[in-house]
Amino acid sequence: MQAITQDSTQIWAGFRALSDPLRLQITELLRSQELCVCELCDQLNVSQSKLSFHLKNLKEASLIRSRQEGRWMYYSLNLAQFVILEQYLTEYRRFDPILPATDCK
Amino acid sequence: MQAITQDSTQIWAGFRALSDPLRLQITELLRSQELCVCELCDQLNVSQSKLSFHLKNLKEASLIRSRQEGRWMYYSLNLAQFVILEQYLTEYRRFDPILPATDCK
DNA sequence: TTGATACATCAAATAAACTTGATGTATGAT
DNA sequence: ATCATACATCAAGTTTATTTGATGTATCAA
Repeated sequence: MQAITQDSTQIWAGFRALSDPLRLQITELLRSQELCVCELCDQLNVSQSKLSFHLKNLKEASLIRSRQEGRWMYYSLNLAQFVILEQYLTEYRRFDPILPATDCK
Repeated sequence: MQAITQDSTQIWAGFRALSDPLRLQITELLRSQELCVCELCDQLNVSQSKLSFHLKNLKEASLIRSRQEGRWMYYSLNLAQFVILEQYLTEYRRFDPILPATDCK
């Protein structure tokens, strides 16, 4: 069996961060550009504290970054982390699990 | 903004299924071959009902399939679903979010 | 037909994630 | 200095996920 070399926590934590519809909407909005919290609030029509919770969640998984400018906080994607998850999934394709099961006993 | 065409539920449900260390271990074991529940139990050293719970979870996300043979239940990956998630992530790379933020206000 | 094995499912308990409304902090405008 | 804005954080309540041990079901062997 070939080892998957990524730190496994990084992987499942990344997937966990992407496992929520609102957070997915956030990352989709950030695909095209950096946005500040108030703009995300507007576009997603959710409360500010709720949004803050989910942004923190994504940030802890390294999927987004933040940058402060005056009183605004701009969020953007951290593409590198998306690539790590993508590559983790790519590994699955390298095996063709056509091998028959070894007989169970 | 370009739409992401996948049914979004399928996506976040897939990520949710992969967002747990044990479930990730399961899929990693299944990468190389089909396995029955008892073998997974042995290799992962977890209780059978716990394993059953997590297998169900993965199956509901279409990430694995099952096949009965006598009293054994063999589980294997459903690669197609992995590819769907992988491609979803690939989309992120198509945007280079170098666009400056539109001024907030 | 009895008993053992392989597995699923269930109910109860626990733990983790999420939401809400309120409060705190920094910034910038007046 | 004072006030409003943009955001983070917190505590309490709610919802969802997970674990555990027990029970149920089908299959196979004797």
